Amino acid sequence: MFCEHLSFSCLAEREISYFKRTFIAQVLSSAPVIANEHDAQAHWGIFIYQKHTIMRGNMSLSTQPIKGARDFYPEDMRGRQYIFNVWTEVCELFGYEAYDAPVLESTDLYLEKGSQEIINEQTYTFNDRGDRSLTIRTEMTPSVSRMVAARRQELAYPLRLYSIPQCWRYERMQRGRGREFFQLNVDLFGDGSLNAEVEMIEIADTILKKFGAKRSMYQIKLNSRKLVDSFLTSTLGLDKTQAETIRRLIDRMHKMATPAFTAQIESVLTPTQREQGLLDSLLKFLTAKSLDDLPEIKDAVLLEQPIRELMNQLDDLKITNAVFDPTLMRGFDYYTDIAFEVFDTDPDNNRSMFGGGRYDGLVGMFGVDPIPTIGFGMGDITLQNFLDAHKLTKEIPSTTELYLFSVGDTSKGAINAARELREMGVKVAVDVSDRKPAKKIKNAVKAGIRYALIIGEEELEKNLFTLKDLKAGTEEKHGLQRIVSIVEDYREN
RNA sequence: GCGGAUGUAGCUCAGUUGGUUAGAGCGCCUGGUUGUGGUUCAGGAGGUCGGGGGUUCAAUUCCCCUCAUUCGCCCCA
Repeated sequence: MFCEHLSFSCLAEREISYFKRTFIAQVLSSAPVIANEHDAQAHWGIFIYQKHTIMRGNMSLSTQPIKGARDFYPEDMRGRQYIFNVWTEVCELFGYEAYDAPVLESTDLYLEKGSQEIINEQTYTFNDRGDRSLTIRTEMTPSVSRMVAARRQELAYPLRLYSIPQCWRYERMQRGRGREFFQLNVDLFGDGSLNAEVEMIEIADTILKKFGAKRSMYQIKLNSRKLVDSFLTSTLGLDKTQAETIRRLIDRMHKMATPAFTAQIESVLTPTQREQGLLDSLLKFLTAKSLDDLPEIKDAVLLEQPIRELMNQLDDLKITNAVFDPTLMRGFDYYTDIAFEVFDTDPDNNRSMFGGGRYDGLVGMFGVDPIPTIGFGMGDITLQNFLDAHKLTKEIPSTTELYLFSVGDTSKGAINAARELREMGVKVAVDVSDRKPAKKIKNAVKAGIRYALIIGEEELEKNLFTLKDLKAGTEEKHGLQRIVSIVEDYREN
């Protein structure tokens, strides 16, 4: 039969459609036994199925990274590197030192402070070959607390640490949230004074400025966990469970309609408490735009003083976009006092970017004396969204500074010149293939390389090489020394 | 876990009231130019129209299921 004469390989892809008609016509005319259109179609189906099964066997492996994770090609890596560099630079400017910890931690470490639900549903957790339950880190704070607790006595305080760990969370995907991300973690151990708060916020602010952000682009919201807790329990007289429930409600307040919110609050209160008008007091507290708007609070002076002082100090630093917001909760259970969160003011990206706060109790969970601690974390994806929304991204050139290539039969000379340049510290990629010069220049441009150096016979003779500035489009002949200094000038800027 | 949207070339997308060999732009490759890129011209490669099933003489198109992607909700360390 017709199809027996055909091997799949002899069939050009683009001929399939044409071939289909011919195939069916052939089947119809040459095989009287199955001489109807329907059966011929069926034969075609089998034919195609076999072909595709073979194809699938060869190319079933997906080239996509796993869901929620990213590949970093060189152009992506440059952007990532730029962000990391700014983070590193600012942290080190404030005297913070880099550290790292394992990507895998004992699941217990996260169970201590997080809920079982988060572990079950939002982490990558598995048993290793020794049947230990391990979790891929979802954040750095537990790890760094563990490290500090382990050397509680010998570390020098105040201890300033930063790290840029890759973290994994098994999330439902949505804008600005993948399953894998990098997060700058800045932590200051052993300083219980307000100076620590100021320093944290100043670092965060400096980082954003370094990325070119203006103060109008973001807002820093501040709150005190102590103030809220004291208000709920001492002033309103709620019990622990009620306070906990209401705190969670406040956290979600802005996502709910006001009537729904008040109804839920009321359902938490006892009839007596409702009669006492606790709801009104609570609402007055939550809608306060500044400390002066707050209703009467027990020990108000003591509780409000740190926030006032912090606001004043930030004001002195010209950090004018900080505001007090009594509804700021930041879900964490481990925050103990001041918490802050930075919001993007762009209407298209109006969301929380990052935040942090004081968590004095965490180190103490390892059975050593607690250490006053404050820190914040900043994710690379949300930051990237912020930079995109405010058009703060820039084109980042390749780390390769010079694309050196031969023209004509000059490979040896070209390779030697490249070696010489490298000895003088220039980052050189060399191309001695026999592709056309136009092609080589195109490659250099595509790779984002600033300079091309052309080595032909004439150049080798005179020891003067053609240096092409691919960005400016200019071209000059120079000796190697001069070329090195030109590249160095470029590197400075 | 719930809801919406989208799956057609490497990318961004057209298209088909169901009917010859499924298109465009960009990108890629080759050549005009055996020493010069972002210009131009000519040519070329690249498609199981996400997958499976149904209706039909005929489905990329209509119906059902499924998978994937994505946005939102929940959650958010």
